[in-house]
Amino acid sequence: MYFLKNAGSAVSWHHEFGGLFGRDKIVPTVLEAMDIIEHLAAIPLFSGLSREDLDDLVPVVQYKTYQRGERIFAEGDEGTGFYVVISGRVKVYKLSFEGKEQILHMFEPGAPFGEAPVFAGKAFPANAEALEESVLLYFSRNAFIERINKNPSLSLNMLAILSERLHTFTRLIEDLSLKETPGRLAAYLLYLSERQGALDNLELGISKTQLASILGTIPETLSRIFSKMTKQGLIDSDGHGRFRILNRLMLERLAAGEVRFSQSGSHTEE
Amino acid sequence: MYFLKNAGSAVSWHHEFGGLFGRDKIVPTVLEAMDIIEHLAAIPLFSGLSREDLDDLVPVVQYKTYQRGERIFAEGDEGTGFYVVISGRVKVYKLSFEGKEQILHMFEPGAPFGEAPVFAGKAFPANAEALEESVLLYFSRNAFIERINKNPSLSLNMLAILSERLHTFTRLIEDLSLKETPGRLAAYLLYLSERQGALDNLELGISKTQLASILGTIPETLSRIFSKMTKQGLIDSDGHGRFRILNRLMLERLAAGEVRFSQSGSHTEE
DNA sequence: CCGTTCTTTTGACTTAAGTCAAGGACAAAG
DNA sequence: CTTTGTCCTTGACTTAAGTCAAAAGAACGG
Repeated sequence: MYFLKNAGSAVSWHHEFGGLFGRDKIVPTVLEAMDIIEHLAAIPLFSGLSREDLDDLVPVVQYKTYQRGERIFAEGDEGTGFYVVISGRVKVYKLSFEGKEQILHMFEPGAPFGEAPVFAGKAFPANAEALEESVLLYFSRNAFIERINKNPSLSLNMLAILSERLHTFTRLIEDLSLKETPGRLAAYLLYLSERQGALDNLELGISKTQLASILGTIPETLSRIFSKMTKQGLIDSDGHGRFRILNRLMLERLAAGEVRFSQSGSHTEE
Repeated sequence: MYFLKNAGSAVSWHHEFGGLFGRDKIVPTVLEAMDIIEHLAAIPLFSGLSREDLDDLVPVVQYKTYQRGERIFAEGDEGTGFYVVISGRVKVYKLSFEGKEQILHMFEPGAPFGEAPVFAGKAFPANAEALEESVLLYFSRNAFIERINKNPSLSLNMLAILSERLHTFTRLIEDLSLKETPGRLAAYLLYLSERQGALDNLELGISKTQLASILGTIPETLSRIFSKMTKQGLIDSDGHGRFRILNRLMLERLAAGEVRFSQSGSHTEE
């Protein structure tokens, strides 16, 4: 589903960065260069690149670190480069005039973001903010385009990533336009359970407020739907962000829009 | 805005194709090859390519013609290639379980569509249908990827197009999630008036039913909003798809979400 | 010209979801 | 242990927008 961008790499991402490189350090030391290469090699965007190709990228990247809640870029900022998450988590979102937030994407280690303006030559169309302390790699526009010119496999990787993202946006549009909120929540829960592999157990990993913003609704509405799903025996919660799917079939029918929530359910009415 | 994809080319696209090439013709004759090249040269995706590069593309393309209402591909079909509109018009859309339609994009001559599955290696995530008799150029996946490998400028063009499309999807998501229907209509009208250049006069060019599907609503709702806008003196209509903007400022404020429709307007109440 | 069909409009009604307000749970900070 | 702030929940209410039904217009083919 569209909700999270996971690198899917088994490589241990969570090194300690403490103090090794400061924010916006430009000239890498030899030690850092080795570190950078290790990071680059584990980024799907660079899969299939030779060791020399990676070496070639080292001088054009910078580490940047952001605190929880710190903004990375704002809508309208000029897109002079893009980022890859090394550690931490980043949300990309839009705000309405009244302040309602719609999360477009959450990015986890290994995932690039902010690339579109690099190729379209436009400003960032949305805002980005670190959800926790995060280390990012920054690639400046011009240097990266140069590398793409020389490396077809790099451009094909990038095309694949943008295509994949278009696909997730398509699903988000479909959900917002054609499904009701309970269906979107059901889809999200099923997606999480699949992604986490742990059969019918799953963990949100984010606050319900954030989840509401991902699903295109507000916390109050989400809360009501959660309690209704629980009452109807579709899911069960430990009260700490962990859930168990009790009626997968019904969740799937909800997610597909086959059933309306008000009518559906195992009628535990009294 | 996100609504229409226009090539922006001044080249006369509307040749007569009558009988010259049948559907799915594969081996081009010399005459057709010249014709193909002429078409290719006017497609933004191929801008900046040398004459030889274009020649090189000729053997991998096919013309296909579709009647009004004919389906080009369906959600779930394998994406073995992509299309470029030569003449006519194509909509790409999603359907809900109950049959409600959301148009993701309308494509006009010069615009490519269906490319994402080519690079992501997935099935088409939506349906495509010709809105009128249309001639398309079909590029098969493998042959095109080969060309990309050899031609960085081609891949950069494609990256720009995908990035641009991501941008339009971002706006669509924003609109669906953060704006109300009157705001979306206002934005669409402003977009049309800008695109058509004719100051405050504009022409829909599509049925209101289609427009409803673009805006993520249904014809009844759209109709009510149109009549309300007219009553409030924001717009004026000739009843045949042509409109005049009477209060641009208010439309802009509606589109930005600064004002709610129910409260706004030049209070022509009685 | 007439009947069929599609599009658009309008009215009466229902419903999903947002707003506003209050209170409870929980965690971090003093 | 109390205070403070954030997150979550719940209730009462409002509102935007969808449903259903009917009818008027416009478009099309014979």
